[in-house]
Amino acid sequence: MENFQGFSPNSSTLSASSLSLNMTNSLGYAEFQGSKANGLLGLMAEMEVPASLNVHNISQNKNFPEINSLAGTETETEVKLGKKKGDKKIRKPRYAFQTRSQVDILDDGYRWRKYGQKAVKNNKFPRSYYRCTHQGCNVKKQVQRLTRDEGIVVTTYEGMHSHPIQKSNDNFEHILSQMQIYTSF
DNA sequence: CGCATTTGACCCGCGC
DNA sequence: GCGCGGGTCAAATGCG
Repeated sequence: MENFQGFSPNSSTLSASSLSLNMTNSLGYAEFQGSKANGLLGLMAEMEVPASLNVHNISQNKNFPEINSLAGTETETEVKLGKKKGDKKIRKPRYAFQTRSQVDILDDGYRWRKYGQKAVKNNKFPRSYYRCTHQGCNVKKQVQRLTRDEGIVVTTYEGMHSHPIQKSNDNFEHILSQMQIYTSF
């Protein structure tokens, strides 16, 4: 399953923090559509905003309404049966980017444990839910493939890692993909 | 044997 | 209130 073509930054040491530098929610999404980079087709960030309006906006402007279903999230990992209520509507920042890849397993150097998989409406492909296995690290991510373009994989990160990557980074393609990304900007 | 994945059940928010 | 869609849990299973 290691069919790497010229373009398939199947991995990328993109940590969420690197994306969050100067990304605001009101970013020009049209730009992303127009400029199709090598591997990264688009990405978007979501900050602590009332998600409903924001998402609506996206779905109107975007050419990919499928991504709309990625909206709305919980906050902390306090996921225990019915608790945690007095909080505001603060949503955790989420960062989604689409990648053109044949495989869904985009290894970004962290260790993930799959904890769920659900079918998505209007989508033939299921969505997979992963959680970072590092203790105390509650970073989650979900991977979804578009029906419209099965060559595109949407990865949504939630939270930020507060620990170093624990994988042997000696993968050559890994380094290559980084070079591609930095070159394209 | 320890850890990751699978998979159905459960839970919750929301719209009708 | 109920049904639906989406997110998570957890027991069983698989794998190195």
